[in-house]
Amino acid sequence: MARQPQQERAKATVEAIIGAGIIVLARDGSNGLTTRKVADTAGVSVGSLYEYFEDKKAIQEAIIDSLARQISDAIRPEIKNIVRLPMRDAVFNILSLVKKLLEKDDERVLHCIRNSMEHLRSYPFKPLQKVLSELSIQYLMHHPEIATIKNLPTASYIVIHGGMYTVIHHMADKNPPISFDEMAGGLADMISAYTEANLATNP
Amino acid sequence: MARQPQQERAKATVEAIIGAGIIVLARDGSNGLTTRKVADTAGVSVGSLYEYFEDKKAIQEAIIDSLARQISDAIRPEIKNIVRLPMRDAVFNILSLVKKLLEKDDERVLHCIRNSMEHLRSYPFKPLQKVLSELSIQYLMHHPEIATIKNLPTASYIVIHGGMYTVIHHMADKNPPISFDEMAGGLADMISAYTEANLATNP
DNA sequence: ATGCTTGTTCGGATTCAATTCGGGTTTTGA
DNA sequence: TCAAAACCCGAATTGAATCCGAACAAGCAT
Repeated sequence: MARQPQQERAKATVEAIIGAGIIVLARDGSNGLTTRKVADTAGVSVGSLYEYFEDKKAIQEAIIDSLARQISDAIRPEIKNIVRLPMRDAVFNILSLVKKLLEKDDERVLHCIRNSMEHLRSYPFKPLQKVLSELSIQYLMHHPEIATIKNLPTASYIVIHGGMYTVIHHMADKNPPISFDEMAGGLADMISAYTEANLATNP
Repeated sequence: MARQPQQERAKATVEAIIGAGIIVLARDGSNGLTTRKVADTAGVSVGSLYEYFEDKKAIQEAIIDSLARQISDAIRPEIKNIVRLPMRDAVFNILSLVKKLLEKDDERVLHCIRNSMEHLRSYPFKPLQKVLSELSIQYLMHHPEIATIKNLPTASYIVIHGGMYTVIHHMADKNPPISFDEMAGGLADMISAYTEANLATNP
């Protein structure tokens, strides 16, 4: 019944399971992600998986959550630099940062995301959304003039979701019609164009 | 080995399978989409599924393809009206049209899309992309000035993907923080702001 | 330390869905 | 008319997810 790990040993087991899941997912794809392989790779028995995870889907979600957390933890310390930049540069920088993160570790994270695109159910990137919200707030404090934009909540909804999906879709695409930098630049242009258009109307 | 249906009877069988798939997917979700249920609902035997489909994934893809085709077939006749509109209205209208389509038939299409988010992310959604391309070309012919926009391919990539996924994500969200019309309006504003910003630099 | 309780792990047994296969039925076309 | 091709069936196979009860380890009181 998906208990919570209490002893150190058990916490290590959970870590091992998630770590093994990342390895298997990156290597064998989401169809190759079987309970047996995860258990073997983690050095535990299949039954142990079910001590801490309701079912396989829960394991997949924990894997994605772990990856998203890795990314957001890496973004957070950069917030204080990004908020100083003009909008266009801020967007571009953040996207470059994400790209760099996805590519390190032998592109393991990128592979995981590519491989699990299809089988992800709920919105997998809560931690990422969280850090982006934090960033938005910080940015707003450094650039109070953008608070005058009409429908700021709507705009940020679109920017965050549309932007995130565009990036994810682009990274998942084995041979995309445009380069990453083109896409990042385009997104940055579009967002800053909207921002400035809506500031301009301010008397 | 996934033969092609040749006789009328067989074509009807394939239709029945896809139709049943849509019903089951809308009702039971993508986890509830089993070969047995589809076969029963279609009134054929499980073995028959494999006459025309390589495996279950092929059936899922056929279902999505059928849905995408329904939507794109409904959009196509509207193209000639939409191309006359200014950018902002064009985007908003198209989104309203999509919304209307998703909601009819007891929201069956919407349910299917919600239930198969994961496949939608990976599936190219070809028919829809095709009709959007047609629309873009027609629109360009009616508004030749927008051909001067820098990086038109990049811009359309972002608009199509970012827009499509934002809409899908919004529809899939059981209680979204902003209304559909707010989202549609915001997207329309953003796209037209970008368009105009990049036209303005034209001497 | 010793026995007791609870957390943890194991791996075979069970369940369940996808896929296959051999054989029957209908349609085609020569 | 009669083979051959197309079509359809559903029980049997297969393999992965999940469950379960016994064995093992850790914490804790006496």
